[in-house]
Amino acid sequence: MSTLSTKADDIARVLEDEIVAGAIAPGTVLRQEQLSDRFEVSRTPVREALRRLAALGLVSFEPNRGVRVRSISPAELREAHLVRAELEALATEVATPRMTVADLAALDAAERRFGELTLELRDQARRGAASDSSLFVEWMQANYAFHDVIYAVAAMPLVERLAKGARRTFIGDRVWSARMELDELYAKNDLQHRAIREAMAAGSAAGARLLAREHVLSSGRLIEAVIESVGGGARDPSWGV
Amino acid sequence: MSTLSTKADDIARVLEDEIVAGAIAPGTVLRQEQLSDRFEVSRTPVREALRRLAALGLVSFEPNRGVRVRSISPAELREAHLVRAELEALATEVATPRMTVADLAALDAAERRFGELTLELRDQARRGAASDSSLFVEWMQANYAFHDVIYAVAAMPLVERLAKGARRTFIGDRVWSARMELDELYAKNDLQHRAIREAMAAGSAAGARLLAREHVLSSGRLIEAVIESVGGGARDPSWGV
DNA sequence: AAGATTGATTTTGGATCCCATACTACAGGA
DNA sequence: TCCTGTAGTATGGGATCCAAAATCAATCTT
Repeated sequence: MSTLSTKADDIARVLEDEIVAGAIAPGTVLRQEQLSDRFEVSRTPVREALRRLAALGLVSFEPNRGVRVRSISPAELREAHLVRAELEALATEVATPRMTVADLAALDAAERRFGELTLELRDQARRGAASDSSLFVEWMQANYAFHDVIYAVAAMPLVERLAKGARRTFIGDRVWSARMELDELYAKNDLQHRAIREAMAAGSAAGARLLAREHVLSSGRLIEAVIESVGGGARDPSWGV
Repeated sequence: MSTLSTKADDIARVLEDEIVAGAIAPGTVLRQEQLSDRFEVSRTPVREALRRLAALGLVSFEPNRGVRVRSISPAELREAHLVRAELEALATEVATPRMTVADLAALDAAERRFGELTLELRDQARRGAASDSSLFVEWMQANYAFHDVIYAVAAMPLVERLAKGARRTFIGDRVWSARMELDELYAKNDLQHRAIREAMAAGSAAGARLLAREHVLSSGRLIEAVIESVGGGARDPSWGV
């Protein structure tokens, strides 16, 4: 059979997912040999995969020391949100005149799904159950699904790639479920999403653009606030570059 | 002595420069062995370097076939300019309240240098000399230098990285020197740069933002026009992904 | 003569090996 | 006791080696 993908690519994809999902904590040093016997390959493809992750900014090589999973400083997080706000604004503006009724329906569907998952998550929190990581991930993804519809309609692969790259928040699930008022967060998110949807439905590219921008910025501020309130506690020193 | 950088990184940097500068034509297949004896290393670091370039979107791996330097379709070029316009707008807005007199002077200096190089390039074209690639590259870089000042002041590494990544135009020097009215191009660029500078000097973040955005968009339209007029002639099929 | 087939050459992907560098632990001296 | 130097170990960077896939060429078939 013809190999459609290469080992290095497979490994890179897996590690990428695990890092953005937070399964591998920032600051962790990735040992090549350890990875190589986990994936049952030699160190060669592992290192190529790591190079890819490094280019994506997920890990950093420290020559002769090893590679660490990069953490993200408050400043970086802030900048990432500023960037994402601009990119989403652009995508939303471009997508607006291209939206079909099916697309608008998809936005609604994404929003409903997000609402359902929010309820589930809240119930879980009420029951005091240890937060289920997978449910949390699902919830995050549902939140993103709304924007994914817009990306798809905008048909701007570069924007999509960059924006999704700037999406990773590195926030553990515990942080959220412990501290946030889910209902409040959901309400705000939902209102903003609806406003964006209505603007798009009305064909107002400029309006949708502004709303999208403000939406991302405000969610960025929210995340900053959460991190701030949770406290830099156990925060990292400068694992930079 | 302690190696501050790794071979793979060095090679990646060199190749990256050559590709963005257009020294290596899009569509070219990069032979690993060829590169390895050019850089006098084994294929291992070469492949790691190529992985990095792939992650950056500069080349594409075709399993068991080789790596090609990616070409860029008109649509991609257009999208890249849209993205860059947003990012530069953001950087300019953020930089405006941080500009010192020294920074403003640096903008002027960059502009003057760009003017000088334009004259040189025009003279060269007048003399009918075969266009000197290095001079052209210098000219392009001088054009970018203006924006680099702004990036530096904005202190937004992510924006800088992404914007610079979206900069590559893949336009050979011949195309420009053969077809463009350098003076006209220069005049327009210069006027726009001055407008941006004045807006920043006046402390108008919003104004500078709009001007920066329009500047990038208009230069994007210009490049599209050049490519269009030069003709898709010798245009590439879809070397994509 | 055009197309299919098969064997040789190239080239990639991956594994293994070697050496340089950084970390650790311990010993000895101020 | 604390600092420092040194041997030993772990780990990363790079080179070399091997196997599988693809390309190319010559041959065979129709």
